[in-house]
Amino acid sequence: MSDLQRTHTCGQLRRADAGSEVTLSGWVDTRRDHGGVIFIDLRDRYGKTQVVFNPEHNAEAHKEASDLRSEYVIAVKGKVNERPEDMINPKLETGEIEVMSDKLEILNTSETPPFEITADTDVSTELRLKYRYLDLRRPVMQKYLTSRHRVCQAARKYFDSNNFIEVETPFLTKSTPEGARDYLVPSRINRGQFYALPQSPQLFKQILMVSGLDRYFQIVKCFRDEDLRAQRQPEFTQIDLEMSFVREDDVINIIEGLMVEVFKAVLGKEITAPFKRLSYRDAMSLYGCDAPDLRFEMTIKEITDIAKKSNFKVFKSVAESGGQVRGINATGCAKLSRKEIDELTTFVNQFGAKGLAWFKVDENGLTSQIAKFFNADLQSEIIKRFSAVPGDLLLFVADKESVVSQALSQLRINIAKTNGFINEDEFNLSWVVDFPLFEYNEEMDRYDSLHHPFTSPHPDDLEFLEERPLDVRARAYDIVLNGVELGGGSIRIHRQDVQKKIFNLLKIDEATAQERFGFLLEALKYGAPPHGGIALGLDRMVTILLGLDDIREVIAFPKTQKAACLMVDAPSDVDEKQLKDLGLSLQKPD
RNA sequence: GGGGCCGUAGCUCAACUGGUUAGAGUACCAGACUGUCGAUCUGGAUGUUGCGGGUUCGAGUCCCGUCGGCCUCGCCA
Repeated sequence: MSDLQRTHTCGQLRRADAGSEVTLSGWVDTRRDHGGVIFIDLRDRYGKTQVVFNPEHNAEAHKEASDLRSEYVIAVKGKVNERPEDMINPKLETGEIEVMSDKLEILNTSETPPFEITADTDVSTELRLKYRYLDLRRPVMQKYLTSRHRVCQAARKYFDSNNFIEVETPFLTKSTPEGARDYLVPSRINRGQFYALPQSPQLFKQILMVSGLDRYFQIVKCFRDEDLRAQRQPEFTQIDLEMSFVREDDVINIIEGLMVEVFKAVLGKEITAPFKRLSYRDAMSLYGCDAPDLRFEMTIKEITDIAKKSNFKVFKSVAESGGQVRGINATGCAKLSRKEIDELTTFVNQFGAKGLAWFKVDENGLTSQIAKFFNADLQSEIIKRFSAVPGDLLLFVADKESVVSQALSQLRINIAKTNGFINEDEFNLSWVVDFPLFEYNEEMDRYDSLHHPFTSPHPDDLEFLEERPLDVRARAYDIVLNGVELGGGSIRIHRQDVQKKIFNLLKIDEATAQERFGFLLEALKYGAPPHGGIALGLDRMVTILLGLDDIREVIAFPKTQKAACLMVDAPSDVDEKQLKDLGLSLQKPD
């Protein structure tokens, strides 16, 4: 047991504490040994405080302090000294004082860490994840985790004050093969059978509405066995909620209120609701995607009509065979070199675009290798459509709609980022609404749910559900923050007959529906109230609030791109006995 | 499953077209120094160039394979 018990944290002491006797505990951040006097910056979660060991003040403590090294854990007792004016360190919150040590206790030593805890030099992800406990010791990481905590606390407080109750739903649950790939967990008691980890608590929260819980929320882990990205981890956290007797606007209002509280709690920022709403159709046509970044304009415009009248074969043939020609005005980008435009072409290639056509705008009109295929009238029509002025660069993709949209959407962001069109301090929240209920799956020759099969169709569109399914709107909504889908939800189907109709259209037969969702269909028979909800990606939210672009920064123990945890070395082999208990055997690798 | 980038001292990086004993900063160790706060000064130690193979008189550099990290397309209802 230590004799010294801390009385204050390392971020606490101020000028007013001068003269008092204190004990601090923490990690040795830096050591400055002047031969005579030794300075130690002592660090804990709350800050740093300078501790002084002076041989004239206390010879024994000074002698012991010469053994101190980085990351030693110590307790120090001493008197708080007010620093003379010229020795104040304005970089430290505690910079007006220091602790003159009378007694030092080394609670633990430390090997030299594999990277410097205090340094802001970049360390490889690999090393950071292997020694995550050291990485998390860095103040910046503690700030990130604290912000995440603030979001969760703000959410819990807000939901509680709005009559929501937090209910836990199971992690060991049933596999639902549609959607993302499931993480499976073998059952020992029921050999040969498997649980699945939930991709989301979707069906449970609907069931809770049938139970009459009225308003549910949960901050909950979800699991999807898909390939990783900077914005995607195999286990991630959702702020999940569901409400009874509501329409779209009720859910939207609740979330807008939540976001106001979250911004206040984490950034001290007042944001204004309601947020802008955009239809799916407009989002796709103006921005080429359903989660547009609205911090800058550069909207997409269509020139398929002009392309038809031109002599440019590539455009003409695409336009005449049902494809489209659309483009953006990269304002002020006519200065781009041929090489830079070539790089943009390579960039759109990866989204399936076969090429990138361009015009530079100058005082005389359009300049480009393909300008000769467009007569003066067509050229001025193009200039007019894009409100182009000399110095602008017009970029076009001709292909089928999905390719054009994706390529231009990505190109738009790429150009905005590289040319500084984005105000990085801005937070732009918006809703995308009026999603189609279905999309056509060419491969399988059937319709698939865009959202999920429990999404309610728009009541006005029910009459042509069977004749024109692609025109049916869903009562779904996505919330978008700075071009990232923060979350999505919908009003659900609460009537069994409608649910059956939807399964029919999705070509999910009666037996399959019963086997997979029988419990929900059954529940809908017993007085299910109208209900709807939404789920928000917590990790993404915190990442964006902090101005970061890697979701791993706000997750304490994230996985690498190969879905491994380098710290604990998971996944790993298991004992033969464990497999035997489960009735499993491994296939020999090919 | 496809495409791309990367792996050199504890860490971050350098090493021209293949060419002598693989360097720098920082961290680390030792000594000096009583007011620093990125302390300073002097000195020192530190390498399976991820791993395996190949080409070559000679490989950190070229080729093949493999492992690992990152980005991305597909995938992610």
